[in-house]
Amino acid sequence: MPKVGMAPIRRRQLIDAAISAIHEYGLADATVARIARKAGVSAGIVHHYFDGKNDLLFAAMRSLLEDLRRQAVARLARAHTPRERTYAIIDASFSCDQFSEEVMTAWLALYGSARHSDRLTRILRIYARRLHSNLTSALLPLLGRREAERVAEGTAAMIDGLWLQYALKGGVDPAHPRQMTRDYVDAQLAVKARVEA
Amino acid sequence: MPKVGMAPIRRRQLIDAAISAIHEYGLADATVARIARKAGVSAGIVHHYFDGKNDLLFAAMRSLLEDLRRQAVARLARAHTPRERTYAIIDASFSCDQFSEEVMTAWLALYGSARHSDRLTRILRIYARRLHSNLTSALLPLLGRREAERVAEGTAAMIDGLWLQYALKGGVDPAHPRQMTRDYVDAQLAVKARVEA
Amino acid sequence: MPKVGMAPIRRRQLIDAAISAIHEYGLADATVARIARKAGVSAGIVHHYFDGKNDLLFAAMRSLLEDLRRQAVARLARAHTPRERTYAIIDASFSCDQFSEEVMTAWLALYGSARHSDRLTRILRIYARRLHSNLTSALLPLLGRREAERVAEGTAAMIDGLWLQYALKGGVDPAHPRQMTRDYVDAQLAVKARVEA
Amino acid sequence: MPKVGMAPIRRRQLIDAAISAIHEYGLADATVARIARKAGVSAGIVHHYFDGKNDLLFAAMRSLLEDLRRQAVARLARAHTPRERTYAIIDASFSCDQFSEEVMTAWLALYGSARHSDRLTRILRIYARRLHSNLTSALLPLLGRREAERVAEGTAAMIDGLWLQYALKGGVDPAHPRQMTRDYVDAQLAVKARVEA
DNA sequence: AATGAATGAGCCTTCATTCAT
DNA sequence: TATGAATGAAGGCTCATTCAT
Repeated sequence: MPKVGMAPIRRRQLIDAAISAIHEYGLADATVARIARKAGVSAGIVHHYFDGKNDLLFAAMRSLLEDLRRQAVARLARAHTPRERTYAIIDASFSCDQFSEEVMTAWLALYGSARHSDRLTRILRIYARRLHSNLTSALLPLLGRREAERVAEGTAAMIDGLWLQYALKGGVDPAHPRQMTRDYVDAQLAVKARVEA
Repeated sequence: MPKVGMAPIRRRQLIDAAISAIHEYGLADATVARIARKAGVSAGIVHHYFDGKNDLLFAAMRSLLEDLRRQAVARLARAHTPRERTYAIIDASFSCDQFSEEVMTAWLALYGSARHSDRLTRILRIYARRLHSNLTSALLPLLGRREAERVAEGTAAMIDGLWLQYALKGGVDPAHPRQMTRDYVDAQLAVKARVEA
Repeated sequence: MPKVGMAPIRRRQLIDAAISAIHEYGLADATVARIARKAGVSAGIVHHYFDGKNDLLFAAMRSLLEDLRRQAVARLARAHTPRERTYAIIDASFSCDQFSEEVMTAWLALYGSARHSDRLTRILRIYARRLHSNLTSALLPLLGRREAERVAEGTAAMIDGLWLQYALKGGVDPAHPRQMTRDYVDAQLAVKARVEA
Repeated sequence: MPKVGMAPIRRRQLIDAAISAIHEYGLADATVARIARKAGVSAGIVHHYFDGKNDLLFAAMRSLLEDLRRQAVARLARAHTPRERTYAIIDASFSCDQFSEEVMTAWLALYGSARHSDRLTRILRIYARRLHSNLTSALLPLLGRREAERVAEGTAAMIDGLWLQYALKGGVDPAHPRQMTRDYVDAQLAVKARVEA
């Protein structure tokens, strides 16, 4: 049976299995055989749906980015004031999804490999640009462009730095880093307000 | 009697070569053969001075931590006021040494592998604890313990986040992230001063 | 569907090749590459069908035991009197199969390695127990249990000792050691008969 | 200090260490480094006193043969009747020295390797010839040459077979196999006596 | 005489990829 | 579409041997 339309399903299965394997064995030991076993398929099938192992891993990494994007989009849709929009972006980065063990491990692996893969570098470039641009957009109604960009940069650093700390320590309640980042934004805005006053 | 005292020299050679190989080929492709070639020795020698490849890589990672510690110690020795001490710690993290391509790549590789190696996890744990404790100590004369810890956590996040951003973008002037972090500390201290005023 | 049922065929091929390689190069130099070449397959395939080189060698040794068992079973099936049964066991040990160069070399290698491998020790334990128990069973109709066990022990020693001598000297007609062992049994039975007379 | 006359001492040290290493690690894993460590010397020294590892191992094997020869000579010197001489040879093979764990392991290793080393084959050839000739000489006063040789062959087989069984089972009281072999000789001589009567 | 640093060859094993079925 | 048998390359590691000291 030709089973039309299996492609997207299989690809998704394999991507999920890849992320799971990266979490369980580490990127270096996430072999095709292990990924395939996790997906419940044979090892050879990877080459039907991807151009080899690297391509699958790349797709998995890209899906991390996409998941994060969806989080941000969904939360931004429910935000109305500039501050809410800023919070929405912060909260997306500290959502439960982003703090799942598997996702954290995969992101860390991505950081660790990016410098030797143009494709992975590009993913992180897009992530950084998008985060910065989202934050700047959200802050622009409250601050001048220069200030907005500066605060956006600081906020992004805060997000990444706190995420990194918590990713390395293991599963912790994401409420704390989220609040820390909000405080940072609030402080920056407060300073600005005072300056303008 | 054969050449005496070669051990520390060879170990240092091999560690440097390992960091260099990680930079050039990536952690996954930093093979013993390549590391040895960079060190100008044969592949077999690695097992005279280290308990295998993993042990060498671990030693290399540990040397990253040690280099950073030395930076901090040296700069703290020249700092006198609390604020200077805080700046010293920040500056250590953004020193030229820490922004060399090889060092950044190796740290990133460390982040990427830590979750699957207890020994590497411990290195990062020590790094995080030390940074936090150094910052807290420096800030304590200016803030209450709670506040000092909070600001230390934020500052550490700022350092890691900015470092991460710049490490992934490639070589950039470290003056900017250093100033960003100083600004963060200044803002936090300013708020505090105002509250107390 | 891929080739089905290859497993037993390949395993047998590899076991035969292993025994052949042990004969040609010695156990110490029976490398995976050489065994694979003899089997006409690639070196990597060994790990599809065995848990590594040691497992293959162990399987080869076990097959020696199994071949000997089959010889004994076949000959016992055609034997009817107690003496014939005793002869059958002796003859199995001195059958042409057991005196092939390859088999002798492999058994010798087994003797030489057994003391450092529990699994190999067990093989030889089984061999010894089986030989002794077969001989005892065959002799029991003719002798009391004690005598039967004593004669069985002597016969087994005779078999092993003669086999060893001839295995080390190289290919010789097995008729002679066979007859020597039969003579031993006959003598023991004759003594017994006289005692009872 | 030139330390004249160290050669025989060092050679003996190394030979003993080799036998001990064979016992502890097995012939395949008796590396030069391990042997040297057991001898309390450096690894390189082996090549001062032997033509490499193989030569040392060969010397160790030869020393086994020599030890056995000394046992036989000593016991024969105290034997006076033909039967006593025959017993002496048997007893030498089952002396405590020959049943030490280290010696048994080394002999087994010798059996296992002989087929791929002419030098080792020669050692075993000498052993077999010497045993056979000693036994024949001892028996000649009691039997015709043909009979003497036949009984010598049987006795040698008995010795080797029983030794093998006990070497593989682990340390057992050597009194039993010794008695078994004596019984064999006694039976053979008794038969002969009766025939002649 | 003796050391142990250093080499280089070789081995076992793993693994991504291919391919016949 | 899917399997898993099979390959071949490569890597980590061991080890006998050499050699400067």
